[in-house]
Amino acid sequence: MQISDELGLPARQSASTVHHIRWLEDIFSNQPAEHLLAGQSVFLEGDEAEYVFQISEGALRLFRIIADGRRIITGFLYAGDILGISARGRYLYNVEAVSRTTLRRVRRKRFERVVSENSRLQPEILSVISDEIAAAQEQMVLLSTKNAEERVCTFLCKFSNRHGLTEQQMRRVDLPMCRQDIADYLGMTIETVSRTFTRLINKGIVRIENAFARQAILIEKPLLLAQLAGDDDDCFDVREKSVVHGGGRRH
Amino acid sequence: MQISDELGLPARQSASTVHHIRWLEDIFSNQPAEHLLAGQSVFLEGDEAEYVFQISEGALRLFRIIADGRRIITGFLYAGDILGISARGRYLYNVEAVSRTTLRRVRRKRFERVVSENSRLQPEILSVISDEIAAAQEQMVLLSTKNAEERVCTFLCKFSNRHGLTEQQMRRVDLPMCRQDIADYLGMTIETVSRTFTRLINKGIVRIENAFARQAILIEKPLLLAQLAGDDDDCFDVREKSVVHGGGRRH
DNA sequence: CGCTATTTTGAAAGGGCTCAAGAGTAGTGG
DNA sequence: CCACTACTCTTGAGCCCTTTCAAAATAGCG
Repeated sequence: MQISDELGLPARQSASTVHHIRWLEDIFSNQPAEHLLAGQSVFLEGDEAEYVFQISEGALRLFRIIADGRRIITGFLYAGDILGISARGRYLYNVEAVSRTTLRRVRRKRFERVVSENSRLQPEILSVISDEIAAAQEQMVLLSTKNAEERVCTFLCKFSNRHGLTEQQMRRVDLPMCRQDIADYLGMTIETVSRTFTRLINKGIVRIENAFARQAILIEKPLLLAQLAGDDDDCFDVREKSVVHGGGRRH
Repeated sequence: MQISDELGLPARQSASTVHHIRWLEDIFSNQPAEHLLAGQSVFLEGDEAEYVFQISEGALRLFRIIADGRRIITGFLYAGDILGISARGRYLYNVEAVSRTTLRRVRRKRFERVVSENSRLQPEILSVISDEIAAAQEQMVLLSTKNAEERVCTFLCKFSNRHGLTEQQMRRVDLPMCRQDIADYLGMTIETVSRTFTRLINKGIVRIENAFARQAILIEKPLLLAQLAGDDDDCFDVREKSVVHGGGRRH
C-alpha cells in the first residue's frame, strides 16, 4: 500500500531536475531517495495525508476509480513536481508510478513548519497550488470542448513542453505511459487514442521511432501539432470580442 | 470591468448564510456590501488578483472563453463561498453574477496579513483550496465519463445539496442560472440539456413549478435522482476490488 | 398585445464507443 | 534459435448518443 521495497536503483540525480521551485526543493534535497517500479502505489485516495512528496525522476499518475470500476486519470506528475501540498486531512486521489520513479518525502508537519518559518516559501506554495488548479481547468476545457485529435495533440504538446527539457528532448518524446493511461487521461477509449495516433502519423505530423525504445514519438511538425491542439493562445482578446454566449456553436 | 454601480438593493443579510468557514468570514463581515445585477462582471481572466471576495447572497459563474468563442463554465459559487484565494498574481478565470448578487471584498494584502497573524485561519485556507480542487476533479470525472442524464442529475443533486439550505429548499430548487449556463457547465448543448430535463419530467423524477417564479424545479424522487447521478458513493472499496485498468469498458 | 429572448421539440448526421479480431512486442523455456 | 504464451496496440464494422440545423412554443417585457 505504501512504498515498500527500496530496490537498489542507481540513485543518480537527474541533471535536468528543476527550476521553477528553487526553495521548496531544498526541503526535500536531504531526504533519502525512494525508488518505485512501474505500477507501484505511492498512496491511495482517502489515505491520511501525512507526507508531501517531490519527484526526482520518472512520472506519476493521479487517478480516481468510480463506481463501475472505470479509472479517470486526473493528471500526470514529472521530475521536479511536488505532490500532496493541496491535501487537507486525506488525499483526494490515488497515485502510482507510471514508470521507474524516484521521489523524496517529508512529513507534512515538518513541511508546514519549514514553510511558516520561511516567508519566501509562502508564495511558492501558492504558486504550486495555483498551477494545480490551472491544470485542472485546462483539463476541463479539454474534456468539454475538444475532439479526439485535439485532445491527443494537446497531450503531446503539453508533454513535450513540460518543464526542464532540452531542445532535443522536446522533439523526441519518450512517453512513459501506455495507451490506456492516455485514454483514461483524455476521456476517450484506447481504440480512439490509437486511431488518432495513426491519423497523426499518416498526416506526417508525428513519427513513431520504432527503434527498440518503448514508445518514442518524433514530432515532425511541432507548429502544426500545436495548431491542431486548438488552444490558439491568442485568446486573451476576450474583453474586445463582443462575447455572445454560445457564440461558436457546439455546446 | 469591475463592479461599478452600487444600486440600492436591500442589504439584508441572508439568514441562511454560512457555516463551514466561521473565522474567515469575520474578515469580510465589516466590509461594505456590493450589489451586482445579473450578468455583471466581478473580474476578468488575467486581471490583477487584487482582491479576495465572499458572496453574501446570490450566485456567480466562473468561466473561460476559448479561441472559437465558446464558453466553458468551470464552476458556480453561492452564498458563503469565497472567491480568489487560489489566485497567484492574476485571476485564472472570468467571474460574473448569475443573478442579483451581494458580495464583500478585502484587499489580498490585508487578507494575507490577517491570515498570517491568526494561526487557526491557515487550515481554513487550505480547506477552501482543497475544496476547489476537489470540485475541479469531480467535474473532470463528470466530463470524462457521464452521459447527459447523469450530468444533469449530478448537477441538480449538487445544487440542491449545497451548504446552507433548509430541508424545504432542498426539494424545491430555484435555479438562478439559464439553460445555456447549465449547458456550458456540463459540457453539452442547450438542446440536450432541455431534452434531458423533459425526460426527467416524463419519468416523474422532477417537476417544473411553473408558478410565476423563474425556474423552480421540484424534486419528486430525490433518491432516484441521486442514483441516476451515478456517483454511487460506495466507491471507497477501491483497495479491495482488484482494479483492472479499463475494467468496466467505456473509455 | 406585439416584440424579443429563451426554451422546447423534431429530424438528420456524425463522431466516438462497442465488440471483435488481427498484428506487433516481450518474456519464457525447451 | 524458435516456438509458445501473454500483453499491448492497431484495425475494422456497426451502432448509439449527442450535436447540428431548423422551427415551433413559451416566457418576459415594454
